[in-house]
Amino acid sequence: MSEPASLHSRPSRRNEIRLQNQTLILRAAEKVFAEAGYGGATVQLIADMAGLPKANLLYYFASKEDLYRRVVQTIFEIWLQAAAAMDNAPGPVEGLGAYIDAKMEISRRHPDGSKVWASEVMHGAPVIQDYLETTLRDWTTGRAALIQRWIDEGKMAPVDPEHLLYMVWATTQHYADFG
Amino acid sequence: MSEPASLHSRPSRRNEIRLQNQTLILRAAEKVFAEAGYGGATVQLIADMAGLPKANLLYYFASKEDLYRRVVQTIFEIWLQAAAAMDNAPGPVEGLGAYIDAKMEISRRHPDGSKVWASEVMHGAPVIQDYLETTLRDWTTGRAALIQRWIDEGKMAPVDPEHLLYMVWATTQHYADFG
DNA sequence: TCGTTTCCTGACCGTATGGTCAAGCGAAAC
DNA sequence: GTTTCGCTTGACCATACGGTCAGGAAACGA
Repeated sequence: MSEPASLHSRPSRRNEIRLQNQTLILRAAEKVFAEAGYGGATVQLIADMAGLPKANLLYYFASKEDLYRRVVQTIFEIWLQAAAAMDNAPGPVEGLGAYIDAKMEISRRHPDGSKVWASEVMHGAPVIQDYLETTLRDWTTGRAALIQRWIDEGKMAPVDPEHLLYMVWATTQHYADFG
Repeated sequence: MSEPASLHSRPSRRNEIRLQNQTLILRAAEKVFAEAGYGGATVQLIADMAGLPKANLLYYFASKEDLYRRVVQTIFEIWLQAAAAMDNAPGPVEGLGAYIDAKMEISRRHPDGSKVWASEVMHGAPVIQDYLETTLRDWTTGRAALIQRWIDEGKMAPVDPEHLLYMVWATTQHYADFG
């Protein structure tokens, strides 16, 4: 208990270095996982890309899988945040427009993370199944209901809401992945 | 030159076994590559799935990469064949409809191959770059021209043909990959 | 039947992998 | 100044990997 009164993380040199290295590693990991997939990526490769010795990565992250989980989780949270863009929109044009814009923006700013996420989902989400089956499902059904409301109010053409969401997701995702 | 007169492959037990094992291996490889990616797949895993000893795989296929290349090439040829469904159609409804049907049919019949193909393309097609930059590009520009013609003839709404193709591709592919 | 060709496979090899560890280092707390 | 404590890393380890090989078994043509 040698903490000073404040509970906030002091930027005390130590924590600073810690945070700096962690993000450096995560960024490198994101890139390597995106390019090589989970199986193809090696800790050594990530270490080289980060410019650190391998043992140092494993000081900050317990294992390759741990590192991967963090990468996926991070991009998922970013995506979920931006997905809120669809809420509070008066109609489909603004709502879907905002959503698509947000999604494209993520793809542009985090192309590697986007790729990793797509790969993860494509392979049945072995690492983050729980997220998929709860958070993501809730989000989808909620948004589908919103679209259905817009249709009922005559604000847009009557289409299957889930299919529409699916198409938007697929197309934006592809723009991210395949450039 | 102890061949009999016929140049046809004789179904002489030998060839029969050869072919049978090759397709057995290819099917297993397709599945494993789809599930684990190229890096994550191991020759041992494929062998187990095929119910053959590892050394036997490497008797038929020179290397893991060779095996992978065959899998990708096979699905690509199937896809290219079905893509011809769009030709010779009088208008967009029949043409695009046939193309989508064909693509969905492939996804249904070859879900694993479809996944492998998507992964391959997503990662910049390291194995089949030449195909992508020639055959596939030709196909795309050709079909885009066809769609443009339909638009000029007033048979469909004026949209960017490449974008339309892209959207169709993305959506059908996603239906294949993510169920 | 015999010789030849193809198929099959257990044992093996060099290498690369994920992960550990102990010893060293430097900034901060006392 | 000394102790403390988190950071750093080269060396190391067990395992798993892709691939080879020698030699036996099976199918074939004569």
